[in-house]
Amino acid sequence: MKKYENMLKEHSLKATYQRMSILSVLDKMGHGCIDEVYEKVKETHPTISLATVYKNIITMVENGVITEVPIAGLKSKYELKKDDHIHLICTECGDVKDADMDDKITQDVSSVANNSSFEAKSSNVNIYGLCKNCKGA
Amino acid sequence: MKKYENMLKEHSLKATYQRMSILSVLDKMGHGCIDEVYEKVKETHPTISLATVYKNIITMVENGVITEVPIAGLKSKYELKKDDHIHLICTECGDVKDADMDDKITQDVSSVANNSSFEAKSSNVNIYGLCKNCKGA
DNA sequence: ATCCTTGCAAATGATTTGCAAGAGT
DNA sequence: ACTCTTGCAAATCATTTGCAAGGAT
Repeated sequence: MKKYENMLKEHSLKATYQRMSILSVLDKMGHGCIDEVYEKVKETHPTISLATVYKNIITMVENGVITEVPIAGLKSKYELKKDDHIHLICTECGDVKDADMDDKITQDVSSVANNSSFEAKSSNVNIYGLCKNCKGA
Repeated sequence: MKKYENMLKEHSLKATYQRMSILSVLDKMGHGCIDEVYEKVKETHPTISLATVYKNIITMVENGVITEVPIAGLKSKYELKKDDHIHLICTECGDVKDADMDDKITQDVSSVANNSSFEAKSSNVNIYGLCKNCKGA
């Protein structure tokens, strides 16, 4: 839990049990939408309210502790903030896996932005398709 | 309007005036969320209902006539279906511009998917930052 | 001690549904 | 003719808010 406490304090947020539980759940799940996080947190903290999950996820996104991952056709998922990377999103089961963004892509992306006089801050690459499991079925 | 009528018929959808108006509005706007489309369509078709816009956008996404563009922090926008490309999204004014996805990126993206035994169908690259206009302010 | 956060319940906002009348093929 | 679509109003679902009590620094 010390890990999550530090993440919060580094961003000048109070380290409440609720926030640390949300971070711990997201860390385990990888990616989760708001109700999934709420259900998981309730297992260890049954009195938490959905409104608290909403409020905290919003605050932690605003403060750069977690990141929103918007997905076509589904509710946004959230993940712990990390370097830009690629999301492999299964359109069958909704599972999301991370893949590293190699230097070539990073460079290409920034040159595309430069060519349009656009000042890039971050990027999000989503690939939609079928995951290993769902390909068979 | 013949253009939009064809787009619909090619996907076995009835060419109603409401659907063609939505397509025409999206074509002009480039990208629009549901209420923006609703407000624009009302200018030429004042009796259209919001529910109709919802229902049609959903049907046309399901049938591949238009595409959902999910955006962090904002409601999804929609655009006419076209080849995979890059979205430059201004976090200040919300404006979305398209940029071509060059062959390098396309190849890199597909090799990332292959390395993870993932069967890619489509991809979505969003770059967040400041557009030409908002950079100054 | 102070300010921020929590949980609750109520309020708002967004999206979906059921249905009778009308439009498209 | 037949089937799908429309517009309306109501229903549902998602998200936000106000506030008194409790927690973090």
